[in-house]
Amino acid sequence: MKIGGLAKKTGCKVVTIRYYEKEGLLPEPERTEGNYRLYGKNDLERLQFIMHCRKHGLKPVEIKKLLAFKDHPQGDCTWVSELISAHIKNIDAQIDSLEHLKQHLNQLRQCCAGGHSGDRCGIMHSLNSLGQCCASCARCSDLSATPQCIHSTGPGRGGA
Amino acid sequence: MKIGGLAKKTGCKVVTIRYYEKEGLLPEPERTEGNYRLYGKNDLERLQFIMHCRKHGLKPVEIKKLLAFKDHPQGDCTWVSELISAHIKNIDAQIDSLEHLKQHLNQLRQCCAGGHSGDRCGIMHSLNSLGQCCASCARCSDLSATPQCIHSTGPGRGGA
DNA sequence: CTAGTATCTATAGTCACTATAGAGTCAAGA
DNA sequence: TCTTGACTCTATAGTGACTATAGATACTAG
Repeated sequence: MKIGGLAKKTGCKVVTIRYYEKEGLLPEPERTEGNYRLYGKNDLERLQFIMHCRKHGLKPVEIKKLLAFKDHPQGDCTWVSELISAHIKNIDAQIDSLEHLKQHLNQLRQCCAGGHSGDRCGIMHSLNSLGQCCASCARCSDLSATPQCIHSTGPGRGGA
Repeated sequence: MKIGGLAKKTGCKVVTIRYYEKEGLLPEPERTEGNYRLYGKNDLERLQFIMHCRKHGLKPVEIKKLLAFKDHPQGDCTWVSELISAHIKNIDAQIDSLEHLKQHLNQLRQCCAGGHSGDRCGIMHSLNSLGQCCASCARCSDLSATPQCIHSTGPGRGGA
């Protein structure tokens, strides 16, 4: 199976497959005489494992560790469930942070329903001064806190 | 006020201030004889506006529009509240996506409590096959769906 | 033989910064 | 005056997880 076939079977883009190879997640495959990559059942399964991990939000570096464990399954697997637990904690924190943000955005939206000029817009004023919306919130009044993880449109990098 | 003073007053890093200038969010300030940047009250306010927007998860390109509107507040501000509304929708989708992910991670965690070798670890098996954890979920069984927005540690880019 | 598709490598771009290198400026103390 | 150290300057590269592009080569169908 050539790279296009593997891409079609898994739904992973061709470039991404090559990227995973470069990053060491996928092994360097055999080549045809014309230097085309050749994949087999093992590669397919490995890529699916990787994609499944990615769907769970695991990062390539974590996936690498899991793959190494998969290749050499000696020793205790307790760290795996710990990894997942840590990950859940991380997600919880993200959700919490987004909920908080949403609350403030809702308050912000209520500052103006539109129909004014810029200097009479309650939202603009609120953005100016941290005024009605955030002054009472310790978490929000610290401007130096790092911003949220926001992407252009839709959730994640392109919608779920 | 030099750049360090502005940084201290706002909690924004010096490099970030220069970055905002390069991106056109902050105007090029006056300079001292020794070529140091000199800031005034206007710059302070503008930077605070920017930081407040960032805290609300607005992206530089959106902030640029808001700043332009702030500079020339003619016309109707309705688009501002629409921008915030769209943003809230976006956040909602992200939260939804993360909740979904969390649910699956919880299921995944239940596949193994540790204490096994790798080839007997339920989590590893589940990652292999989409097995018990995800097979019944249409949303999850599509491997090609784009992954979530996950950062290394803590929420956002470094904690809330 | 030709046209079109698939693949190859290498490199640069994305975003919102962050980090580094190497040089210049300035204020305070010896 | 000299030195020390803090601050600032510019320019460039790095981050993560890909994505996009350019230009070359390989294969397939007609």
